[in-house]
Amino acid sequence: MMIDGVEPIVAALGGLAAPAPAGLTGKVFTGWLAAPSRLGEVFVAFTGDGVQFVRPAESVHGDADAFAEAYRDRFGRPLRPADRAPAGLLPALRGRPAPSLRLDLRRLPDFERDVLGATRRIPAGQTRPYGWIAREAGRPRAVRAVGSVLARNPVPLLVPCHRVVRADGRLGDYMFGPAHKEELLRAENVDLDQVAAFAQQGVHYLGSDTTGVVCFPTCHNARRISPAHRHGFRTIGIAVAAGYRPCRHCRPGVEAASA
DNA sequence: TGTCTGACCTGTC
DNA sequence: GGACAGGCCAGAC
Repeated sequence: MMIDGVEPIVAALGGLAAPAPAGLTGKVFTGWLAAPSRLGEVFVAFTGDGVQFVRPAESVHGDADAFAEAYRDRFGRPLRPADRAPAGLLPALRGRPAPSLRLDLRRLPDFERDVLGATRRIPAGQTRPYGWIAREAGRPRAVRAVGSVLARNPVPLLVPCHRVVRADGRLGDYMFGPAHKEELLRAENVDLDQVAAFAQQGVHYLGSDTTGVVCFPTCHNARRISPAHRHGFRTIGIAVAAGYRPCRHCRPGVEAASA
């Protein structure tokens, strides 16, 4: 399939008196392909430096031209079909570990890159609040701005913005709808019912009286706390005042985490 | 440059 | 405990 607007460029390149320098077409075009994912088929655009743009086919009504237009609006480059997927893309889209996958986020403002970088560090099966992302991005008060960045996440699934939830225990919104967010989290074995039950009781952190460590409820360390030794806290400050130390894995709270 | 817009948070009632 | 308003911040226009 050829994307609208590509033919004139291809024709112009073909009309060059001399062969195009090696790598030129790679500088002019961005490759794209369709691939299976946890959200169904997705369209993926990528440069030699990594993946730049991902959108579910459903979100552009299965129309590759609409995907190319959305990409061009944002990145100012045309697309051409690619022969093969970048390393790590296919397992990453299926939610599997893919350390070889590279993302090309160079064109994004620093703040967006920092937000997406922090989001990418949330392990599968766990969630973090927007405020945690803001802190990790170095702007602890930019909580609303974090939401704005995630709403424009160019690489959903690869940067797992579905793992960012509201501080009050609710899931919050998602660029493709809250139902997809819930579906993705349940597929990662996040116990949303238990998290909701804790939130209902005003519990947003869990501590262990045997280790003296307090975590986010979805942290893998929190899941290992037996009910007999588990204590719930509304704020990290209350937990610290009670003698608990923030988990070094999930880092709940910047003041205590840096102590 | 100023205004507006949010996938939010928190205090107050 | 639920609703609401005000605050906050970065990006878009």
